Amino acid sequence: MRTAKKENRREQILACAAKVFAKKGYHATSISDICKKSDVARGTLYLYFENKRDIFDTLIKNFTGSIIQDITMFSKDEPLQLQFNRNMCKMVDNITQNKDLTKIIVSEAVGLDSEFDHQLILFYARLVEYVEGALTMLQKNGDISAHINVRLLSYSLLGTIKEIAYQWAIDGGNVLDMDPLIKVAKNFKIQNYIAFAGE
Amino acid sequence: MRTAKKENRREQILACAAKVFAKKGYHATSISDICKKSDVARGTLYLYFENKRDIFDTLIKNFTGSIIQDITMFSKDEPLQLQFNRNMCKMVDNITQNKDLTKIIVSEAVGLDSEFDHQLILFYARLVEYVEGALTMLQKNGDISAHINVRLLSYSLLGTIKEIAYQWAIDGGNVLDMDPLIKVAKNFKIQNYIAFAGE
Amino acid sequence: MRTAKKENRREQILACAAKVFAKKGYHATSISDICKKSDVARGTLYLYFENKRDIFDTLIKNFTGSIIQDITMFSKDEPLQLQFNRNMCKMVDNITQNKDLTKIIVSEAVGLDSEFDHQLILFYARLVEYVEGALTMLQKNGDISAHINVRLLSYSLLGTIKEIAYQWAIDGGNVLDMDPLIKVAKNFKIQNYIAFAGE
Amino acid sequence: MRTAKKENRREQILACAAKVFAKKGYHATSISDICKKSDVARGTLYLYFENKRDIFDTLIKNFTGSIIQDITMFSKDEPLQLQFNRNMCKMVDNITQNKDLTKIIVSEAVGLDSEFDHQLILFYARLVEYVEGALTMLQKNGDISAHINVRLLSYSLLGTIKEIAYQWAIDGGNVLDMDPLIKVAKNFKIQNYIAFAGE
DNA sequence: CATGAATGAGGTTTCATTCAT
DNA sequence: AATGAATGAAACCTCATTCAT
Repeated sequence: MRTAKKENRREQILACAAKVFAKKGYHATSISDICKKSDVARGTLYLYFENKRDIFDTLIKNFTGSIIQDITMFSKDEPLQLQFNRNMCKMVDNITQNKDLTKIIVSEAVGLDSEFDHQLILFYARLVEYVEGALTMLQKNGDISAHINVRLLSYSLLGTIKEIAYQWAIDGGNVLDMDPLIKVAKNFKIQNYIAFAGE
Repeated sequence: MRTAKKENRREQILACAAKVFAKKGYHATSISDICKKSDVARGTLYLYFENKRDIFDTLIKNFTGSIIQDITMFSKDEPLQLQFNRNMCKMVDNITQNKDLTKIIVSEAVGLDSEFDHQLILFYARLVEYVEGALTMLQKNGDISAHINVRLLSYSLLGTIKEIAYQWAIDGGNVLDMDPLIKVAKNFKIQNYIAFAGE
Repeated sequence: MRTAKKENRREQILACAAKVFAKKGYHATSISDICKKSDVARGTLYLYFENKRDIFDTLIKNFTGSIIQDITMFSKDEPLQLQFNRNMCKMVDNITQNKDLTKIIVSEAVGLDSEFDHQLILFYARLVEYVEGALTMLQKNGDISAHINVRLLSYSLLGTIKEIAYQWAIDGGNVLDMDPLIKVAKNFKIQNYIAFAGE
Repeated sequence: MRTAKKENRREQILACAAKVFAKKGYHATSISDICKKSDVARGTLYLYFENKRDIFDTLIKNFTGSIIQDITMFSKDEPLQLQFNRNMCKMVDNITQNKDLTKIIVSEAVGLDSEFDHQLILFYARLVEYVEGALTMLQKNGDISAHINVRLLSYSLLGTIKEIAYQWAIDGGNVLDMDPLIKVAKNFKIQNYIAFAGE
């Protein structure tokens, strides 16, 4: 494949690797698999990445990074609820537009202290931090009952999103579509979390 | 002496394997690791299990099996809500009493079509099925608004439990304790899902 | 080769490795080559040695170690010349009885600061140290002219032995035999170094 | 500009290669290393040399060739001793003025039948041949005792020179200087080889 | 029943060499 | 002439599994 343009190579390999990782999982994916899918020789791959781990890390870092970056911090000039919904929409957008990567991050939650966990744990920690911050503000305002355990509620919300994303990502036949989730994200009212599951 | 303990050997290996799998993850765990932890020779291990996968599968099957088995189907002789809460409590019990196994099932959610997914997917499918069944009944009774997407709500509930279990299982320092979750499970009102996060 | 006795395996591998290293040199020798020669599976070799380097190091360390150990330090109870000759004889013995290893240490004198040099340099340094010590004593006694540069003379002697050993070791057809050298070693008179080459 | 310097390119690469080979040894030196040092692209290098081996061979051939060429064959018009000393001086000159190349030829004495040995063995054989020729003449003249094993004496002399050159070449800190050797070479008396090490 | 030495398939990685630009 | 991205053969090493004792 001497014809492909240099600057594309890296992206090409990343895209193919994402597909293979999504399909087979990290461990079951061999460098050979990625090479075949990318139509690239083994040695070529090593020109762009240090090793298999590096490819995976790059994918994860790019994806989680862009999700985190799209989340805007709270400003006082706008209702909190509006900002929250906008951020949720962006995240749902990121997820729906990258099925492969979503599948990877919701499926490769390997054992703690193991290979990649650190990144993922950090990523989820940031999301929780964000949600918890928003909920705490609302609680201070009296919009959320003081009896609510804000930390647990944050986990609940994160778990909800992860689970739906997971079910969607592993759904080979596309039985589950993300439209309802998108609607929910738009109209989501924190104070009425139960409503989340409504249409 | 040794012969009388035959069945013990198997259990011993399983218990040790659970610990190692929980700590290192499936792939990073070698047969050697399990042998060392179990104080058993390599050949011996293969007298009790077909292969590494078999050990893992047995652990998962036992654990998910007992969780499923503890869930009693609905009878008409008792309020649905009561039955639901009892089942949730049993499940939370199972989880809190088996931290290693919990960690494994929430952490090894490898990619679809890969090695172990089938079991886990089936397990979660059954949980969803149960929850969805309950919610549907409630919806028919008019206890839940007809606008609610019951399937999404089920995923939300499952995701919530998984996430909290995950955070608890990977929490090395035991910062997070499960008591709030246990209380919630006992008093959980489906119709007021938001309350779940309260204390 | 499940029949070979455990304790022999290591020695068997070392002996075969010595032959292959002697024939092809370190770099041209692959683990495969050693396995074939030893009639041992690849994995088996790694039960006994960490890697190729470890095998080589072990060989060198054993051989140079035994040469050094056979050299007895000077005592005052015996004429220096006698002790010196005895040590030379032992060394020549060690060399002649281990053609493979001799070939390796005289042929693999790779570039400084590179992989194995340290050991070899240290080994030769010790030999020089020994010789220099003896010569210095003789010089103090007046047996060797004060004009002689003892350090250079030591190198000369070491170089002489190395070169003859080298020529013998690389001599496939055994044209050169070591008997003259053995005789020389026995009758060697330091003060009359020129005589060394006599019969 | 560039075209005029075509021949320079080759020399430039050779000089840089010598440095790298001397520092790292043949095997540890990669084509990349040589390219970096020479500030030349990989493909360019292959315009001037067939392969890595070719570069190395060229270096060795040039150096050993010039040493051999500088040795003048014996004429009857001049005392043998004088001619011998002049030749030794030339050789010592060649050595001292090319530390990199000297280091290479004394350090890369890889195993027989291996890659480059042939050249080196031939080179040393020629030196021995020359020395042996001279000694034999002297022996015929009665200048050297008939009891002397001329072949061994030749090896001894060659080994001496190689060893001193080796110690000098690998001596990073320049503790050992070649001046004594140069003096020795000038005043060297074969019949009094022992004196060689004097100052 | 129990052992653990031996196996070898299968993976990762390197690097001399080529060739389209 | 010069370039350097691409190649792929060949090496290393691991580890689940077997089997003679």
